[in-house]
Amino acid sequence: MATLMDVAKRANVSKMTVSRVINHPDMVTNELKQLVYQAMQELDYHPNLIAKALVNNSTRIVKLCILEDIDTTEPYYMNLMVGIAKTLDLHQYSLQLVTRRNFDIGNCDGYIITGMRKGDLDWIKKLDKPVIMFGENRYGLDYVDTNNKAGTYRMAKLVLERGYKHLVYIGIDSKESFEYSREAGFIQQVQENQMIPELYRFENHSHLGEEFITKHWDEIEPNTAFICASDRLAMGIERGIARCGGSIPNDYGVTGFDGVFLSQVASPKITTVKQSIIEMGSACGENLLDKINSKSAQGNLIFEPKISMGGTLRK
Amino acid sequence: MATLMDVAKRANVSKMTVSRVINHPDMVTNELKQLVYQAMQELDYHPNLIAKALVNNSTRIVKLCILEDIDTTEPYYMNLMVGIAKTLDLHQYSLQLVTRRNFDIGNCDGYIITGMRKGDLDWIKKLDKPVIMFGENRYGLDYVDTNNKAGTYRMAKLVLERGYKHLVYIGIDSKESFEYSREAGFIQQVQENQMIPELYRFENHSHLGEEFITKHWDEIEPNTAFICASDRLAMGIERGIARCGGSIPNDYGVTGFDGVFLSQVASPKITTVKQSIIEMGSACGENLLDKINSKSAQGNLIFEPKISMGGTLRK
DNA sequence: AATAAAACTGTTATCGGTAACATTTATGTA
DNA sequence: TACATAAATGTTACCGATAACAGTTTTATT
Repeated sequence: MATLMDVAKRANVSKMTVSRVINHPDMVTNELKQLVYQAMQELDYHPNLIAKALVNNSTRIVKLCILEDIDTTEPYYMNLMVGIAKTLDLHQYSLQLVTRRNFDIGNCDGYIITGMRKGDLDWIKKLDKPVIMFGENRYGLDYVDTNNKAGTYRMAKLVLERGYKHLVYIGIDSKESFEYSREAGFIQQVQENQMIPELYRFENHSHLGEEFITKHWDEIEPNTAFICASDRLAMGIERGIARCGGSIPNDYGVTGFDGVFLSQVASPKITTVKQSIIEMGSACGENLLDKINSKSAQGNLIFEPKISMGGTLRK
Repeated sequence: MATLMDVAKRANVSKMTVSRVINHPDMVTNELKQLVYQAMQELDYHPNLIAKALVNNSTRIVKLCILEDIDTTEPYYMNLMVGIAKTLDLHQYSLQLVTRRNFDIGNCDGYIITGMRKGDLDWIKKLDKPVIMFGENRYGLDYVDTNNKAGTYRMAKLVLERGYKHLVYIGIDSKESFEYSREAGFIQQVQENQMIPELYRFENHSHLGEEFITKHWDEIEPNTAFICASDRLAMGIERGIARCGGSIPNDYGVTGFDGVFLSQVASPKITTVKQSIIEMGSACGENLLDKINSKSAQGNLIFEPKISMGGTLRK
């Protein structure tokens, strides 16, 4: 690999001039700049980022902290990582995946944190490197997320347009911000239509949705649609209805939230609020790098979700 | 952060002695070693890996190249990454996730490659850094994988023990090595029982399994078990049977392969050949690091799969 | 006790860059 | 023309570690 020195020699200038051409090009005459550019090209010069990191006292590492239990986690984290990695690679940063346990091993230049709980607020606020959260929070930490409220709000609207007369919300039984937002979107849409909201909450497991349906099947009238807070729950609801002999989408509608993987393998495919996780991951990375290089960059980035059409709502 | 120099001063020795205590402790007297250890502890010294990397001309980065299209990929890659990251973190290496496109951006010390196709052999052989493949191959590249053949062999055996009289193998329609191995395991078990193997192959999508069942339902006798090459296909088969009114596990058995995510969300849960991907990922990382530090380490690492009991086989 | 060999510790140069200061060259003004 | 000032380039020291060599102390041998 060619070094600064090699380029300098070939261009007949000092190392410093080459360094300047790269970092402060306006301080070098065009004449020399040309020489240097040419030498760089001829030698296929690429700066050594390790050396750079040493002088800057940086690591070029960004840690992605997944605070939830990864074993049981939704596959969408994969997409998140791909999105983040894409951006970081572009800027020659690398991504280190850490969990609660190995969180503080090794240094880094910044953090992306997801799956935070209330108790984590303390140590997160104490971090002395830039941080961005993935997933909305109400503690004032900058975050990237889908517009959760708009997602359920619009989905509920669509469901009504398709003629379903009863709407039931199946939520996730957790106190996280995103869940409140999704509920709020549903409630607002329902109330705007002079209906009374009906909500249930379960842990995020498909079989709980399935059980709910089979247990209460005789109380569930046809023409009901279930707006679920996750594809997992939607999948369970769908299966429950199928098992009880209900007809989807004619008599019953089901919608999910996520659109990463499960909605695709269900049958029929689930109509869902699709988050573009890869894109959000990229934005997350971009935002963090801006912070690291102290280009302002603060506040939240909120992505508008799209509705992905499956076969669980009638035309 | 304390540096070598700080430690040296406090211990009243030279930088070099401190460095030796860390890297060649047998060249230093116990007396000095004690002093240095104490100083290191008092100052909470951690070596600066960037500086180390600079002298060693290394990057402390390992690239994970996922050559398949990640968007549509199985969630088990997530587990793979977690496993790899776990090991790498322990050794203070970091993982860079790359795809076909951004493959050669930036330097690294070694590669873990998965999802390789035949056409990739050329450039992979040309890489000048240690490489380990995830997933078996027959080109002589070192790999880590599950014992695919043993997986289906043992699963077929179990199915026979449970009294199913007809075995049907549902494979993945691809020319990859792992698929051949899984087929071979099935065929061997069946032949050992003087039965004639029956195989079908589809692309790895659940709905194709479902279609197959619904189309051929009247030809399928009760007491048949389907040994599938993936949980995805198994899920489709299961759904097809349910839709046609067949009873699982009493009249029909279904088994999968993977055991990472889908087998859990299916209903009933799929009895499947479970690969411990996290563990395999760790081994993959360990192996690569050994290669990087040229501690021999060659050959393949083959993990024995376990059968994970779900509800798709009768007792 | 004198001297060679072995064991230990310190000094210097280096990895590939960059900041701060020093020097040279160009430009403007009286 | 002389001198102050600005602009362009070069020198040196440093980031935090390590290898290679130099110097010192200890131990062994005669």
